[in-house]
Amino acid sequence: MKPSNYPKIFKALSNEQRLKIFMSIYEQSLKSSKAGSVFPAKDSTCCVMEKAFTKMCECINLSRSTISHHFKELQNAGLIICEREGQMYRCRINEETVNSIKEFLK
Amino acid sequence: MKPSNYPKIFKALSNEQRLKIFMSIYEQSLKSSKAGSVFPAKDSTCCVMEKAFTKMCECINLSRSTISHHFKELQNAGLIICEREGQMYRCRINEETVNSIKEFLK
DNA sequence: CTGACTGTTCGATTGTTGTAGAACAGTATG
DNA sequence: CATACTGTTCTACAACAATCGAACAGTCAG
Repeated sequence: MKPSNYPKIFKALSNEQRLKIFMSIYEQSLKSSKAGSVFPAKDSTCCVMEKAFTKMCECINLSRSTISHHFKELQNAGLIICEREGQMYRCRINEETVNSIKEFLK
Repeated sequence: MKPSNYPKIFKALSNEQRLKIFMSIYEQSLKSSKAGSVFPAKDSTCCVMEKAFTKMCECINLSRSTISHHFKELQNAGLIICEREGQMYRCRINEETVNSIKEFLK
């Protein structure tokens, strides 16, 4: 990871809502080591992660378009990797970037 | 450290220039464990840290007022602690905040 | 094929940030 | 006490970010 990427990463995490979204995905990805199961069955335990965009709106109180925007920012910073497959929205943490955060100040 | 402080911390580090300033102070404070010696003698090795505000301008090419502003932001985020004592500008890392950064994603 | 859902893109609006310069206040030094 | 430095504060402005609603395109159940 180039040091020049840190500002970009921190900028992505500097917005409260975006940090919430990221943390949801991060925590979910800790629970399920299997990649791609971040938005899994309908009866998951996590308030945010059990629902995709539209339902996430109810939780963090933002419009769908805003949430879409935040997801794009997170992807842009290399923090998450998302892909749509039909109606399924697959989304996972980018381990490489997470590791470089852990390396920061080490 | 309350989780609510993370956005603030990351925002402070999301600006490239501000991150440079912070890293200079951080690295300097690793070298000299003695607090308060961040801007020490005139012949220190570190380009940025051997000089205070005005000379720092030459290194990172910003005006004094802008650098002052960035220092304030860093202080505001709890990342550094600064105090003036006559013409001496003492500045050190806030260990507590640094630790909470290290705790992030742990 | 229609209707009801996805998430996305666009445009507008409002708020925030990064920056410089001028005017300032404190402090050494001659 | 001038003058030449500190860093600070204020003001202004351009650039950027967060947000929404509307219009959109893909998908799937009936």
